[in-house]
Amino acid sequence: MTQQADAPEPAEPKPAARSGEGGGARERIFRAAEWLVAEHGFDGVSTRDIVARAGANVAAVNYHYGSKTRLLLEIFRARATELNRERTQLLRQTLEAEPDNPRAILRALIEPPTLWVDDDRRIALRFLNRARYEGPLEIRELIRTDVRHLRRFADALASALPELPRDEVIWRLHFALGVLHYNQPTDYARLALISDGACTPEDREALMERLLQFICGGFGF
Amino acid sequence: MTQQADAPEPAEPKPAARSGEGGGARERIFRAAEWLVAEHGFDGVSTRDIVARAGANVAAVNYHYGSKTRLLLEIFRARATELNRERTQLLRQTLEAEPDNPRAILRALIEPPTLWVDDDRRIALRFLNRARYEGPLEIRELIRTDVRHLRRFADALASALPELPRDEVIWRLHFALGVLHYNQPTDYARLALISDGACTPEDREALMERLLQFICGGFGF
DNA sequence: ACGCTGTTCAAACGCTTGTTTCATACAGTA
DNA sequence: TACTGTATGAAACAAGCGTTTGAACAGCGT
Repeated sequence: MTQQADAPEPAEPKPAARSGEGGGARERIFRAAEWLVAEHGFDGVSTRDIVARAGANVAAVNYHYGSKTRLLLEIFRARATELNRERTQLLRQTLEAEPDNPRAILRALIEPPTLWVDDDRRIALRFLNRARYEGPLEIRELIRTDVRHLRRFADALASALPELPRDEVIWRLHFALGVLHYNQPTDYARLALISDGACTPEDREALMERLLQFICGGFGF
Repeated sequence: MTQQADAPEPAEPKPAARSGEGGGARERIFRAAEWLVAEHGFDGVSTRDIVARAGANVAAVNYHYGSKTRLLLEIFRARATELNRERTQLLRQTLEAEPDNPRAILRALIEPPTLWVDDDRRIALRFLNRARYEGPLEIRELIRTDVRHLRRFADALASALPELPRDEVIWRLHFALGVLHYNQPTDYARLALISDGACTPEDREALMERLLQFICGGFGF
């Protein structure tokens, strides 16, 4: 009736689910979409795939989220915020304890995503990593322009490395992110192939140390 | 008539083009597809986009290449072969001149793709980089399994760094590729944003030195 | 002139996509 | 008990996709 060119925006999510499945349809769709995209990629998942896994109707995605893209954007925002909060918190702790230790600063950058691989946020991380390359324009634009969070690390590193020009710090931070992001989605089958099985998926703590050592070396300490 | 479930495979490409456009339709399609994919990504380019840019008919892609995927695969193969040949040649020269200089070996890995950005192979490089993440399954599988070329670099590095265990060499080579691949598709707008304009797209030689320095540092020398 | 061969073309095929429609079922409240 | 806003369902929508068809065309050797 009332032309709903705007967002549907149901006032409240939902008091309780109808069946014992696991949350309301809105939340089930959220999780189904996140899982499917993490598994099959942004371009390998259709609206119908999502609702099938969520046990919902095709119309549910547009009813609850307005569009498929907005659903994906909401997932991205939620997970990215979560990751950034963890990093920022770790960075703050680091700066209080030892503000001039660049290694500790870099560790705050690397640790959260590396350790997420082990727990139930493995899916969330995979989603985030895919978003960088495959995600819809709205998401990629968000990644490109929202750099507040990286700036914090750049600032911390610059003041811990006063002898290094700031642009040099940022170049190396950029390189460090390369190592990190390239390493994230790795399935390690290729690494094992090159190394004849010598490089196998190891303990995440060990991997993080390895990463950190390489990056610190790149920074020059 | 003769059921053509197999490839059409026209015996010879074509003696001459029909108009003064620039090569036969087959070649025009090749270049149009490469350019479009480099520009808009694998999932942002349709068969109709390709033939429109090539000045050909919709059926031409399937006539000349069998399918859209085979066209993309042929482009990938051609460009990847070209890149690998250049790297291998450079590596051979290096190993003859100074076989125990790991920096020179890494340079042979980094230099070709970094310098391609400047000349007309910029498009080819962009295509290759996209293929790694967005390409059809056939291409990504090829990237994953064909590691002969990386093995050569692993071998060279291992023998130049005898004190380093081979699996450690491969881990660091893996990290180095991360820096390289992450850096390739960068449009530098984001870097400029973080650095308030301090980090701008610079001379490619200078960028390569910067890359090389970071990677050598990561390796520990 | 003929047929043969490689190429182009407009049109259509079958399928999937994201989205919409409208009727219905369900709460909670008056 | 009726009313109201929320949620779900089956069905259909228009548009785009990769691919196929069958006819027309050019150039060529015989």
